[in-house]
Amino acid sequence: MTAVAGPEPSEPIPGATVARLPLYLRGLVDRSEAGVGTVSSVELADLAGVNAANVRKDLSYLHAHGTRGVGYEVDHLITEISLVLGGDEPNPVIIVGVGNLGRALSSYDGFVAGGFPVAGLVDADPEVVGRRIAGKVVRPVDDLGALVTETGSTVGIVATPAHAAQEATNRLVAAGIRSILNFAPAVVVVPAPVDLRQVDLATELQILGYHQHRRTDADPVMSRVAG
Amino acid sequence: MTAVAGPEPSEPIPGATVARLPLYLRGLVDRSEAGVGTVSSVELADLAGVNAANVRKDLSYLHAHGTRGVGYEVDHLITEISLVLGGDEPNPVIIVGVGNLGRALSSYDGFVAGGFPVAGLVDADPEVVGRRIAGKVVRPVDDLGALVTETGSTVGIVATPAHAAQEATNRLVAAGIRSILNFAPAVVVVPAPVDLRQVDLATELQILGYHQHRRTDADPVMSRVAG
DNA sequence: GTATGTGAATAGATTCACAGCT
DNA sequence: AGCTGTGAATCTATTCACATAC
Repeated sequence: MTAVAGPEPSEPIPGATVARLPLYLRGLVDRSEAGVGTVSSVELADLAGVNAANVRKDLSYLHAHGTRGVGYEVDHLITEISLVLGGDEPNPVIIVGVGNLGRALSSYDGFVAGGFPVAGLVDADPEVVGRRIAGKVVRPVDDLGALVTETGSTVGIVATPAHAAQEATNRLVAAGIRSILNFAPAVVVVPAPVDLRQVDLATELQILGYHQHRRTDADPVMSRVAG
Repeated sequence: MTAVAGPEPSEPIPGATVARLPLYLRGLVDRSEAGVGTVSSVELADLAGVNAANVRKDLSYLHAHGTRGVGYEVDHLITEISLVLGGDEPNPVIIVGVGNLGRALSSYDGFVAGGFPVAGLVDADPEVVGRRIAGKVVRPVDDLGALVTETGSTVGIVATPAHAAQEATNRLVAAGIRSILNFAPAVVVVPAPVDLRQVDLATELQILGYHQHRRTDADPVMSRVAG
């Protein structure tokens, strides 16, 4: 009855775990560069700022086994996590919208280091099109399809104003992009197979605001002077 | 036995709810400007991209009541949510590190609109100190304490390179800041009463990478051509 | 009829605690 | 002795479903 075939579909990894893998990876790379051969779950937990049991459970989802009494082999673990996070091939990125934020993202070192080189820039404003930013010439939005094909891009970043975010997203989807990171402060919708993540800068501050407000409510003196 | 005193400590609101409040607020402001007087939980859910029951439960934590058969009063709800998210007074922000990202954040419109005006800029690099960015003169890190006092800042943004993030955070804490938003790709630790949030740009892409990888694994044709 | 408010059900994530391996 | 791997317990969050109010 139980039909089995193909090269292991490999059960999905919980979202919370996936979100922590890049943190582990960063910590592991750091340790590897320091010449360390193995890490315990406690050390790795420290590096990533989480609980050790959590680390062990997370790694168990990857079937990345350690050795009891010793820990996890650093380089091996780096390979395993890198593989899970999109293989080894780089994923070129197109940025739509090169205002202040788009320009900053264009030259953000962390992207290329993480395997996401910025391969193309696009903007709707004719004033901006043609300019050279971070070594790339800004192209018109109508070139999106061509640009995706030329560069083999797989990921899109939306860094437009809020009112243009849905349109930018639609164009990325139409161009075949299936992974989108939206920085515009707007809710955008995407068709089913597209994966969308939202990074909302002002919202992050407002969340901090809630706790701040609570703190100062509880202890009014705190609002004025540092302890 | 049950000691009761003071102006209602008001039970804490679940973190997941707090994180959605800014989304509701944005949607509500939009409706208000469109002249709409009431919204249903279904409409608000659409605006925020969440489930309607979720909206209702979230609002119930605020004790923000709607009227059955009608919905929620838009302007009233705006007031309620704004109040929960840090009152009405603006929270001035200090940005530490004015590289590409720090500069972009310095002139990010969403901050001031959300009640978080950028009140000061600080950098460790003497080359950068003294320059004028987004209308503000960049000051040396040693001025942090003075700057916080002068401006009444309550929130700090860390936009330094990874290796300087912990030091920057320490200095903000020492200057009396209790709410910190960290953009540096590094895990930083803070003492207990300080509230820290992390925005990790490269990590967001890597999370997208996981799903992308899974998709293309499952259907190798997808990796090359758009459907 | 329409839409809220909420208890109950479900799902997801974290943490504990300990057996089992090296 | 030390550290992994994991079942069980706990905590948090989401969703359902419906009684209740307008």
